[in-house]
Parts: sequence; structure tokens; C-alpha cells
Amino acid sequence: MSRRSFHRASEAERRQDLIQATLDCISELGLHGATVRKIAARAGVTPGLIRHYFSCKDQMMQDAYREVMTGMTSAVAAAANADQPNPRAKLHDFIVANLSPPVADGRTLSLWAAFISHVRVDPAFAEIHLESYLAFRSVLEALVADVLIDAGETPDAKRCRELAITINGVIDGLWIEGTLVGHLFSETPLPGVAIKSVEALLGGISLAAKP
Amino acid sequence: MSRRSFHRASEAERRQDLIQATLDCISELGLHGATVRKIAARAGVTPGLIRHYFSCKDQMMQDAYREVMTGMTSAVAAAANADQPNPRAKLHDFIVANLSPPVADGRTLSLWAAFISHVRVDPAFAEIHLESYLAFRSVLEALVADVLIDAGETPDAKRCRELAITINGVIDGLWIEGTLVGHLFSETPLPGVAIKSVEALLGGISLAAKP
DNA sequence: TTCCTAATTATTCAACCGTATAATAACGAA
DNA sequence: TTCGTTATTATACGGTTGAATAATTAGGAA
Repeated sequence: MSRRSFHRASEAERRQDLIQATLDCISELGLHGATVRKIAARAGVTPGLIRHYFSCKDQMMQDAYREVMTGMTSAVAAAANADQPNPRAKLHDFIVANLSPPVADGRTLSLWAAFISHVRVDPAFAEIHLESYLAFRSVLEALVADVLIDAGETPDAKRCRELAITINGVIDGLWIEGTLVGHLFSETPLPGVAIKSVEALLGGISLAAKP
Repeated sequence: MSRRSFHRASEAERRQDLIQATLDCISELGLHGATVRKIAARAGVTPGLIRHYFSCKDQMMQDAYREVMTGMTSAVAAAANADQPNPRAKLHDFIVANLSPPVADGRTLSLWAAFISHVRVDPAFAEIHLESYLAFRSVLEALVADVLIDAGETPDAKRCRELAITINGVIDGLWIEGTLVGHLFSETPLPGVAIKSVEALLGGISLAAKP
């Protein structure tokens, strides 16, 4: 009776593997299908190892939630800061990134929804949600402020915040629609719809590259 | 040893009780806490009864999902047709109803999210989602068309659909934001934000009651 | 009232859950 | 090379799960 051979991984990559396996299981099998055993099998380890890296299953779930949200926010923030120094182009790219893969993606949406449904159940999830919401909104608020200044306005904080709330809503709503039933309006690409909508919300400011 | 006494209910009300108990458990305990036993206890019956009314637990979940979505859509549709014959006031009330209780409510949002997270897992859930999405959007599309006509436009179907998609997005996004972190902007009531946003999206058409 | 039907309870089952503990093998240090 | 540490596996445990079956009792029909 010989034991299974294994590889000793670094703590960082093992945790990452386990979290990714957790996310895979949740998105493919649902929350009640993402058991410790299935997650371990997906990660190629035995179930006991999970409790060597996480104090309990819930702890791993919370870390996985944080991972998803920081991943999304940093991806769209990076898209905004990628090329253009132009504030309008930055906001434009930010919006498009929110409505394109890998953010606009069935797997990501399933994960987000699964975690959101636990916000009311577990205060730890509520805190993670609040953190990630505020982080996202503050990025958006800064982008909006720069656009308004670039357009010659002198916006106060309240207006920027209200616009950020609204634009966040537009992005979220179209993100959900586009990801869940995107096949229904493939002839009406959502990024374009979103840009037009935000331009209207901004009072007609164009987000196209400056002439 | 005497058996527990019980009441023989009609099929309709028993099914309704079981579905409501299912929804209560999902929203309070999460998907993996909504077990057959907990649901039965909440409904005041024994677990075996569930399989007398539903072929399996999943079947009951699907019926519960359908119940949530038809409840939401019919609530907001009723709000739109309640008082005003004025198309603008109808759309106005429709939007406000979407962002007010009982639609904008933590329990409802938790349920919606829990079910959405299963759309990718189970094709039956995907079908229910598609049905309810199309039902909602077609109500909204009709409201938008009437508003445009009332404003003197002669809108084509494509424009109405695109506006409905966008407005649906705004409503969904603000609904989520408002329900999850509504306490953050109690001084900026979301219904007002939504109305202003939709007015902007409609090109400046006012949704206030006609003068 | 008496009887029949089926709604409801009670009980059982195999499978699976998350967690705990002990044995072992991988791999860096010396 | 040898040794020690610890990451990893193996195994076990008590409790829970969804489902199946059998026993009963409620409530209408006759």
C-alpha cells in the first residue's frame, strides 16, 4: 500500500490553487455543489489539505469572494489607465472593460451572484461586499470628476458621487443583462449602448477620443 | 405514542406555503442552509410531505424561482397601471415601484441572486430566467413606446427595444445598489436618481405629470 | 353514521457533509 | 549525505442530507 505521491507547493500558489478550485466549483456546480471534497479534487489534492490552509470552509469562501471582487475592480481600473491620458478615453475604456470579458463573463457573474446571495446571511460577506463596492465606486468617481473638469465644468463632490452612483447602476445592470442574455442582442453590442447612455447622463459630453 | 395532529390543506395553499417556506429559508439561511428539513419545519409540516407535492427538491426550487419573478414583474406592472392614464406617469410609477419595497428589498434581492447563480448550473433555471426577463422587458418596452408617442415621436421598434434594454439596465443596477448599500445614500433617494437618469436617456422627456 | 381515499406523519437508508487526528513523504538545512 | 520540519495524505467520526417506504389519520362521500 503506497501513498499517493505529491508536490510540495509554496503557500501562496497552493492557496491560489485552492481558491481557484473553489471558484470553479461554485460556478459549475453551484453553492451547494461546491463541497470540500469536490474542491479538493478539482485542485488535485486531498480534502484534509484545505484545513491546513484555511481555518474552515467558510474562511476559504470569503477569501474566494474577496479574490473575485478585487480581480474585477483591478481589471477595469487597469483598462482605464492603460493607454490614454485623455480623461474621456479613460472613462470610455473603463466602461467597455466592464462589459467585455473577462469581467462580462458567465462564470464571473455566477460567482458574484452566489456571493451576493450570502451578504444577508453572513456579516463577513456583507463587509467584503461593502469594501469592494466602495473601492469600485471611488475609482469611478475619480474618472467622472476628471471627465467633468476636462469638459470645462467645476463639479462639486455631490454631483460626482451622484453621477458615479448612477453610472455604476448602468454598468451593473447592463453587465448582468449582457452576460445572462447577451445572445439576445448580439446585433446591439452593449458597450456601445452603455457609452451612449453615460454620455446622456453626463449631459451630452462625448466619450470618444478628442478630435 | 400518539401521532402529531395535522390539518389537511388544499393543494393550492399547501404548495404556496411550502414555496414561501422555501423562499424564507433561502433568504435567511442561504442556498446550502435551505434543506428539505428546515423548509418543512418552517412550513410546519414534516419533510416527507414535500415529496408529496414536488417530484424532488429541485422542482420545488424552480417553482419558487418562478414565483419570485412573476411576483416582481406583476407588482411593478400593476403599479404602472394603477392610477394614471398618462403614459409618462405610468413609466414614472413603474420605475419608482422597481426601486421601492417590496421589490427593492433585501429578501427579494437575496432570492434573485441565489437563483441567478444557478442559471449556469441548471438549464431549467436558465429557462425561467429567460422567460421572466422577456416578460419584464416587454412590459417596459410598451411603456417606453407610449411615452415616446406621447412626446410626439414616431418611434420604430428598434429604438424602443434599445431604450428598454438600457432602462432595464439602469433599473436593475440601481435596484441592486439601493438594496445592498441603500443606507449609504439615504440622502439621495434612488427613485429620484432613476427618474432623472431615464429622462436623460429619453433625450430630455420629462416623466413628471403633465402640466 | 360508516367507509374510502389520500394527505400527512413516522421511520429508515445509503450517501455525503465538514472536521479532526494520525501517519508519511517531500524537501531544505546542516 | 543525514536529519528535522511540515506540507500532504489517509483514515475515521458524528451529524446531516435528499429520498423512499410504511403506517396512520383527517375529512369528504355515501
